[in-house]
Amino acid sequence: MKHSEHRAFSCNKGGHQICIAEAVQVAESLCRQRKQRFTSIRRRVLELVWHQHKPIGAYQVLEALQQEGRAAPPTVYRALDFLQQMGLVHRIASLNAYVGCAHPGAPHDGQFLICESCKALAELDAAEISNAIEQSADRSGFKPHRQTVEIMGLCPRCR
Amino acid sequence: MKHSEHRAFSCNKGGHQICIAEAVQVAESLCRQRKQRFTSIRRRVLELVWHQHKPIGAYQVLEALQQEGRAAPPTVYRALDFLQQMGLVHRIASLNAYVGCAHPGAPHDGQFLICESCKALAELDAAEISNAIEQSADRSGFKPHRQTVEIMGLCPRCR
DNA sequence: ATGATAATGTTATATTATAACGTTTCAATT
DNA sequence: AATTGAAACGTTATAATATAACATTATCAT
Ligand SMILES: [Zn+2]
Ligand SMILES: [Zn+2]
Ligand SMILES: [Zn+2]
Ligand SMILES: [Zn+2]
Repeated sequence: MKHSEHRAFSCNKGGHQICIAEAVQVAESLCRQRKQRFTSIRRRVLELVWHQHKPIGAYQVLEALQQEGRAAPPTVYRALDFLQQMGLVHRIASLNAYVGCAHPGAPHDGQFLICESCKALAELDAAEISNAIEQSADRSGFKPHRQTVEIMGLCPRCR
Repeated sequence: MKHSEHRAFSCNKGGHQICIAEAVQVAESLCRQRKQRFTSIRRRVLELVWHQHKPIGAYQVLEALQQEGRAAPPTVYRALDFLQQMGLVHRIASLNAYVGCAHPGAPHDGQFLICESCKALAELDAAEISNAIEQSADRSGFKPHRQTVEIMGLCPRCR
């Protein structure tokens, strides 16, 4: 089991640098496979997104970049868009924020548990939920294509 | 069965004024029960939200209000906030837009099917989905409190 | 009528995101 | 190595969504 395949909410005690390193490695590998350029900006944005197991806002990323040189919003949004398209980052619609994908490789939507107290986030890919959605949608004659599932509540540490 | 208790996506063929009228009646009744003021602005915003079975943006509501007199963003956002708190309107996070609640009475989160083609929206309150979420969350030691479930896809008419 | 509370008006500003266009970088081909 | 076409990036401006702060008005309970 790779470090990045940890269970939800299990990486809150530090030693987190390895998450970042792994995310970057996986990203490099995937981009090479798909003949996409993993530029230094894209790498840096991915690192910043992974810097915490919490969603981060685009303008927080921007601030961090600006510590290291000039940067403007499009720089950040372009990198985030790229990383999303590569399935390396998810956007959390209910927070207008971004988080590293816990299961990169194949693009997917995922489901997110977000702690209202400490803001920690865990990504699920629960077939149980997707199936329930699929079946309920079917019953309405609706053909699902993309799902946004964001659950606010209390994480194990805060409940 | 009241008109507002129609099945998902079944009210697309006009005769929709009755939805608005019913939504207003229910709102009046609920506000009276709860000793909240159903002011003319709140009523007008609710009507505008119900004017289509599609999510509407806050600034679209604002434009409509401005046809009828002066209005500024806070007016709209206050009314929308009130209507949300009363469980009469839902905010669709993935669209930054608002839609009338199909099952007003008790506050709830609901689940939304949104057509990517015609933008029609249907609200579900599927225990099947909520249960799947509840169980998956439990397995992570997470205590769910509020859910955002927004499914993009194709409605029966567009698929 | 009086005072307290809630709602609204008004102005300004914060926050999130994209448009438009010129320049640079990079890799493939010659 | 030079050419060149596409992709990425820099830069400026602006769009779109949402809230802060404070003055004014309406409503309700006494
Ligand atoms: Zn993921
Ligand atoms: Zn927590
Ligand atoms: Zn509802
Ligand atoms: Zn449709």
